[in-house]
Amino acid sequence: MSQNNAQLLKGTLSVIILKLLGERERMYGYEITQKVKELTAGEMTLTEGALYPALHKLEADGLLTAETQVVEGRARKYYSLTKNGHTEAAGRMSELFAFMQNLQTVLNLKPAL
Amino acid sequence: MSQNNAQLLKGTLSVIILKLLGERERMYGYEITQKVKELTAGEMTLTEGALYPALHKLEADGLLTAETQVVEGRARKYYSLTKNGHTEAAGRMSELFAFMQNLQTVLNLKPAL
DNA sequence: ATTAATACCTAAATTAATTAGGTATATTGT
DNA sequence: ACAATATACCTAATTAATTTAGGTATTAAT
Repeated sequence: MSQNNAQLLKGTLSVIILKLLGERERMYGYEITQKVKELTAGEMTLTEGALYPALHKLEADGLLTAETQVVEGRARKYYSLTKNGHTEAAGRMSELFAFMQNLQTVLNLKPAL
Repeated sequence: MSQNNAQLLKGTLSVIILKLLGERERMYGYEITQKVKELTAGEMTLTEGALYPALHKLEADGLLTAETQVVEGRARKYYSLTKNGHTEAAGRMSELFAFMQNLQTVLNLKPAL
């Protein structure tokens, strides 16, 4: 995803998708890549080869629903969180937060609890 | 590694090893697993199937040196950072820090830069 | 006309980590 | 004495996420 931090992002992609969608009505894939790029001033880049399969998996798992719509001659596939998706988004965010706290402790970036 | 956050840890294992060794003269594998468990009150657990191959790779990459020593009848393999290891440890920590900053921004955990 | 941007997609290969073993010694409990 | 737990190392097969490297198609810009 990003240039060198590539593998740090492993495991965070689905959380990013769920969280971004949790804050908006709906988004389409390409929009997600642009939003992440914009928010990080180009430092974090989602690859399409990772993003689209991840979206399809979240949809298959019942966390997202999709509807295709043609805008300005191009087909966009809009995704939204399902009810389960909202629940799961919150749960995944808590887990990620707890993980980051632990990581910061181990890496001595903040005092031990 | 941890129970559910398992895949969040992907990509962070080698940074954890380098950072822990950067703060100490030397450590052996089992000691690293115990130190991480201790620091996180058991919330983060390194599996041996991930740890030992990671140590071997870091050694093969010239970032660690190892020497085996028998203590209380058991063989311990102590690892230390090489000069390159110290440099790399610092670089990887910067990358991880930058990544975590970006992740926090994307996940709306802190105001955008 | 060509290139860049928008917008979707997939299949093969890579890679990290899990799972599930294995060996061996020391300590603790029964 | 025996079993279980803790210490301490290891690896091979499998799984799963991502990269790499394509593909299609439309619109906008040069």
